[in-house]
Amino acid sequence: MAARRRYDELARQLGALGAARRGLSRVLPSDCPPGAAAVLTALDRYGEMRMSKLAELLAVDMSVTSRHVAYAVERGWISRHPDPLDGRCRLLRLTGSGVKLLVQISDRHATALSERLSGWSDEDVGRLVELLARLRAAFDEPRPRAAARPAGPAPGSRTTRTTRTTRTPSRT
Amino acid sequence: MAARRRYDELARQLGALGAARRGLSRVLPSDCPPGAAAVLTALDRYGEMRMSKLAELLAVDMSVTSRHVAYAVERGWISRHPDPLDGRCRLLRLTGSGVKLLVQISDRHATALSERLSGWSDEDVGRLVELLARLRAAFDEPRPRAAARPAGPAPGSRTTRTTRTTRTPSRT
DNA sequence: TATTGTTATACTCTATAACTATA
DNA sequence: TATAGTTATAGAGTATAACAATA
Repeated sequence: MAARRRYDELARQLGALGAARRGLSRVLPSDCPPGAAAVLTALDRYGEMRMSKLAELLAVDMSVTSRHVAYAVERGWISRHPDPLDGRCRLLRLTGSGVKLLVQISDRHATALSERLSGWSDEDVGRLVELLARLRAAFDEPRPRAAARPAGPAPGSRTTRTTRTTRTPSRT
Repeated sequence: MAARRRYDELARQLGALGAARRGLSRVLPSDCPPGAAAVLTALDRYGEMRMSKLAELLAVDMSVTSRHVAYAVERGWISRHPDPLDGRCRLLRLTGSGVKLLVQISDRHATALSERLSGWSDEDVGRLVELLARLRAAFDEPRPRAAARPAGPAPGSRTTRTTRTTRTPSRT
């Protein structure tokens, strides 16, 4: 548990992080927006997967993922295959062209970051990466919901909108 | 200087940070978008200032700042005053209403973060804040431009677009 | 009837460029 | 002529909702 002041600072720093993110986006190939790059990176790291899984990894709604994927498919960076186990699903796979693009992206990221973080030690970067990963994980989980019943939630109590990012709940 | 692999990871974590940022945005009052909140926070922290200074602090183009500010002025959260030293400038100041809103924002941020980061020590949060601040600073400075002449740049050599974020260079 | 994925629409943030008013 | 700030326009990311195909 941290002090109130710390949380304020963290919120501020997170909000102000846009500049760094944009700075990094600027080094991407001009036909590869950050969203597409994220798709490629996830497929490279975790291998072939379905749309729903990808949306979960990227922590954005599936409709968003669908658009990024469609874009990458148009460019020939990834391919879509029917899932033999379920006709509704599509399996996504990096193409050779996609792998080549990823190498280029990695090069540019490394160049940009090594310029920007020239004064940082390897340990500094490592610590930041680790903390960011933990932060991300903390926000990936469904809202913790300030405990009340230590046991599971009362069966059927869905008062709190458990923001699921893979699918927008339709209120039909 | 960190390893190539580290930079890849950092780039990935930064890209994936959107979810955490959105998560935090969601707790803001519904009529206060993140951009407006950033304006209020900066004014609270650094006091009365001009548009140009604010744009620099937020690290976004002044046109963007202008819109956020206009929105906050409409809501009565900040006020604009003529600068006695320069008739072109406008001094921005938090209003009482703005201060009250900031308290509310701070409350909600602290609540959300303490829920999410319940397992974190105060030191963990502190280290993350510190590293994020350093990261931000690294991207605030104009591009370092992989050294060539150790002395200053040749007078008149403006080949590299020194991405200034306060003002978009018009190519008239 | 429920689920996977797509598409249409709208909102927010952002940069670019043109415009004004002061200097 | 140059600078501070505004506004109009366009591009990217995202969520919501409605829809198609399959289970």
